[in-house]
Amino acid sequence: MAAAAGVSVSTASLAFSGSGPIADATRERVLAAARSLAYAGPNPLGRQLRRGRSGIVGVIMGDALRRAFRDPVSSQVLDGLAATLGPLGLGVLLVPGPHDASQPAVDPLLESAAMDVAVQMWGGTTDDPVLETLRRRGTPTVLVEGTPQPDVAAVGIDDRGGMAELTRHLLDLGHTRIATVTLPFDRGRSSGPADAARQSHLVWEITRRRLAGVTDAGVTPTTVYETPASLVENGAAAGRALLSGPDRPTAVICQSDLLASGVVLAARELGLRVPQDVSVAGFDGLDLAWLAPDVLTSVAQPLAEKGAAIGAAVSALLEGRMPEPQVLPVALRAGTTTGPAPR
Amino acid sequence: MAAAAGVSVSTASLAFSGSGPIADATRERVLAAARSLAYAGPNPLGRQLRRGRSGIVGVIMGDALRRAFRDPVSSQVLDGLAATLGPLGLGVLLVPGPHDASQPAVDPLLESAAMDVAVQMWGGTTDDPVLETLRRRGTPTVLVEGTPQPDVAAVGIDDRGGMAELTRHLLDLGHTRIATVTLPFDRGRSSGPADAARQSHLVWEITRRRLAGVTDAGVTPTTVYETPASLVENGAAAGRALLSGPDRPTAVICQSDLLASGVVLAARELGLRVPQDVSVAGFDGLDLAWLAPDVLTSVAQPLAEKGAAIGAAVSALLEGRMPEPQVLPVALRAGTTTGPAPR
DNA sequence: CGGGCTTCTCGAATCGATTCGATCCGCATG
DNA sequence: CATGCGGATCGAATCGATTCGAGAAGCCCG
Repeated sequence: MAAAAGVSVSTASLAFSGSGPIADATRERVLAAARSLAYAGPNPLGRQLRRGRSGIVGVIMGDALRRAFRDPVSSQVLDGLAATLGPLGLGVLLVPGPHDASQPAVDPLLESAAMDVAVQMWGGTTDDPVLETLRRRGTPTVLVEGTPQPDVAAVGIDDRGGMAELTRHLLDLGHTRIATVTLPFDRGRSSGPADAARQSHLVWEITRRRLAGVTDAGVTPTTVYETPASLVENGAAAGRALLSGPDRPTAVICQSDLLASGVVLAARELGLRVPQDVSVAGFDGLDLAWLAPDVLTSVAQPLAEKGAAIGAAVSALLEGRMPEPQVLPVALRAGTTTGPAPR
Repeated sequence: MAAAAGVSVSTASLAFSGSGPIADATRERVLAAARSLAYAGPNPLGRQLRRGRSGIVGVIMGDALRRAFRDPVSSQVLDGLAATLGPLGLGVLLVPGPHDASQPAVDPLLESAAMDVAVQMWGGTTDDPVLETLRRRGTPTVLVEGTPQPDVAAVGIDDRGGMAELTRHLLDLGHTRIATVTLPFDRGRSSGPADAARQSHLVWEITRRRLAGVTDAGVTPTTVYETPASLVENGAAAGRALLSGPDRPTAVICQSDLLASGVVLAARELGLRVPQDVSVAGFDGLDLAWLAPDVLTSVAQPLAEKGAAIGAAVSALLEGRMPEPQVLPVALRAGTTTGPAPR
């Protein structure tokens, strides 16, 4: 300890912390000594142990990091979160979520890393091994877009309501044959049309809710097409399958904008005009410049606010309070990719 | 401490660490007691203090997180890095880089967070305030794509050579009027054509090197167009400016694929055919499905390997070794967006 | 039956900062 | 001159795990 330098032990602490009664002259002396000894300031580890706080918020991505980051939704929420946490002196530790089914279900970091609070970015069913682990470790947790649970703080959006509104928008346009392209059902990540049996095994809450929104509006999709991830290429694959078969739907509702843009690309590829031949709608309200000249019809969710809401939940948990579940509003945003149903 | 439960103090440690001489019966007894007391295992903070290691690698994004994540290059490198670090028991702590010029140059986390090693993902000139801070704190650092410095480990790619090769490819196709769209020059983030005076103030190494590659091939760009960030919309803006003026270039070399795809979109928008009317080339070798049917001509860099190389450098630093500077190879990948110069 | 050896368990020190209470000093007041 | 008071500084305990060396118990063999 650099205290040997100037004079004392605990006084040095006062000198650095700034608070507490200390003569200016003494502080100066201590700081000068620290400089000359190339002492870089208090060791964070000591402080953390004493305080019982690490200042770290573990963010468990719902997926391999690579895929998670390719999803602008995660990225923008994460950015909003980091912006809220920064001023609180909290840092974001990335914890990989469930990998491929071959890997262990829980990343070793989740078992051993120091974190004051955890944020689970996706999924999170009741018996989720991730939540299981966090519960065992006693780490307060914020669950984003997951299955509501008593001991876990929740932040989400009104995706069910938004999806219903979007569906009614298409009904108003006269569409009757409506297909839907969904997010993954579970960690298994299969893809293709999902029959009733498969649909009854739908595990991930977010997928289920968005699907329920379509049903709420009174629509039974001609096809429920499951994808292994929310990426443009998965949407394109789904689009090719849906739009090249017989009984082509007149509208395709996608559970994310990336999937929807993939469907638009597939339609272009097949020589179909959007929206004259087929309407396509997404979810998230991303600003996809490269889809020009099309502007996706979508349900916009407030991404930065979502990050901020998560941040607020985190700080509530740090103060020992369990925050109220947050459900942020969404807004239908009509673009150029939906239009009247072809006759 | 849960040691009061079963029997002893230090024995409990042995029971959990698994190593060391301990009777199976005793271990069982301790673990059982831990379970019944809902003790969640050793507190990481204590372990970290004792070990003098936090197990945390701070990754300083060269930009606001939002922008950083919208860049697939950063994301994929980060993913490769996390994959390498995971098995070593190391976690990635996100540290926001320089924000807008209005914000403080250095994030508070950089000053106070516990990290064993830091990775600076971008930029990093000699007098970079980030490196300055890390140096003062004595944190070993890996600099990615930055200005070489004696006390900092370096990982980079041969972007200068790759750019030269790409430029020669265009020369072989008969192009003479070649413009170039660059990454930002500095934190200032201005945009527009950069004259000689402006070019002499180019601060960021990566931009400088890629520009130098063009010159190496013997080409003086008709215009050097500076952008504020490597995003599609910035490329589109640059493309509109370059392609709608008089003396339109016959080829545009972009310092990133996202910029290049923006230029392609701008060309489409202006009714120009790619590559018949104008050739466009990028850098990074991303897989941009949504640009279909075009496939971008680009210089591919090994993103996952780059992440792995950074991980290797990190673990070398943790062992007290200063790793050799790594320069990963790149490869020209011809797509459909470049072709013979129009006559 | 005792010496020597192995195997396990325990105490105590250590990592580094924070914090509470105690002490000490100088100055002012009765 | 003595007492009181306030401000500054210091000691010691504490956070929780790890680790080394010492000691104790049990066992084998002479």
